[in-house]
Amino acid sequence: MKKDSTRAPGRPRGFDKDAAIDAATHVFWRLGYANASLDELTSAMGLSRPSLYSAFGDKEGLFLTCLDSHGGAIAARVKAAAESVGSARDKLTNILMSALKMYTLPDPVPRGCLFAAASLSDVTLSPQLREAVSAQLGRIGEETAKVIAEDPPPHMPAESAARLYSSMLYGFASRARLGEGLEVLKQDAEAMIDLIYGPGS
Amino acid sequence: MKKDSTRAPGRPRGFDKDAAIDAATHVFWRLGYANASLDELTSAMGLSRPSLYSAFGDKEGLFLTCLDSHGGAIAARVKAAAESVGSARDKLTNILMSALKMYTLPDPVPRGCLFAAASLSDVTLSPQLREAVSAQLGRIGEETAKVIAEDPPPHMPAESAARLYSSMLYGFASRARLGEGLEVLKQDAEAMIDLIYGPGS
DNA sequence: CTATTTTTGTACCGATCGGTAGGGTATAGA
DNA sequence: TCTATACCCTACCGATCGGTACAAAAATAG
Repeated sequence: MKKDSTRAPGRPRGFDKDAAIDAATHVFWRLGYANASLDELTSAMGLSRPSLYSAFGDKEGLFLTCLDSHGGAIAARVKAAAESVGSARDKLTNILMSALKMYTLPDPVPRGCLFAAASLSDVTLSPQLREAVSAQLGRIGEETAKVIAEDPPPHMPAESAARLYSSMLYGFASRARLGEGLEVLKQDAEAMIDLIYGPGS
Repeated sequence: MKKDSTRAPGRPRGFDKDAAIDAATHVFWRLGYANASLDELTSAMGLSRPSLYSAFGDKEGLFLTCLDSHGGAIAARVKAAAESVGSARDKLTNILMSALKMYTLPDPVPRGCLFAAASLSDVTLSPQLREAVSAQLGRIGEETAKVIAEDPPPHMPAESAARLYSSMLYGFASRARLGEGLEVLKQDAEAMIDLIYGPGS
């Protein structure tokens, strides 16, 4: 991508692209891909349909952009937690709690996980979509797998633990979406950490 | 419900209602609620739109009927496993493997779990829908909770184990939908049983 | 047979969907 | 100021959506 530097021939864009992506991400997150209409999207993003088309090419293109942005943000958060000080167990707990908070944000209803929702419903619409969702999930999974691998749990291979951990996150996201409260989810998350690493402090 | 016995005033119905429900369930399962169009549904069910409307009242009514039918079938399967002979651990393993097989049926793509998909996406469309999905999941969860409660795992309360078990099923369903193979899921399922009940045979 | 009741098939409704054409508007360079 | 370029707004397109009106068809009751 070329840097703008001083060049900007033509009328400048009247909206912030990253902010628009964030707004669109929240709409997709709340409604899912298929149920998010262009009217709802443009209204939330603060731009008109042709502007959206010109900037992102397509509804699916916009969604792919959002998936990449959201996946990048989450992967960065996980990576930051991975590089902090503390035991692997503490890091995993931090990541888990951070995820649970995200799942249970009222907006106005708990939102669960964007990727989990997309993977379960909209993925049948296009192979490209499925690949994109898988790629983002893999990206996040790799970061958590690294954390687990640096201090493998006692009773099982690190890869199994990482997959179980990811599976559990899907489950928590689903339950959050159905209205399960943050407190119960936290208890269950701690119980799972105890299972993997043995009874803790 | 009154038995027909010899009475049937008017033209008789030209399709089998239960078979139609099954066919509709498979369409919803594959495409999700929102993405299942009436054309696709009527085509799979082998009846016309007015017949569908007359028999089920509504697209949402049809979906609710399918949810109830599917939930009943699964709950019955779980209950049968629960009443069979063997340890609680063996029963849980059987239930898990049966679920995994269902999640990975090619039809033509892995289907995951109808309730998990509905809970993550279509649930925002109507409060009634969310309640129905929650009710069916609760119904199934109760049966598995009974199995766990009859032989509580060593390291945690039975309720926590039951919730973790359910959460894990969501995760497996999601991963199956994304294309994860049955073998890997089976390994992970056994690893989870080992975690809950301790290393097994 | 006729009358009545229920289902079925065709053809259609208004609403909404994603996507776009065309003209007006704001900036940069000359 | 004049031209070129890129963006924004209004209004619209065809397609598809869920849902229905209406009449022909198929059964029972008399």
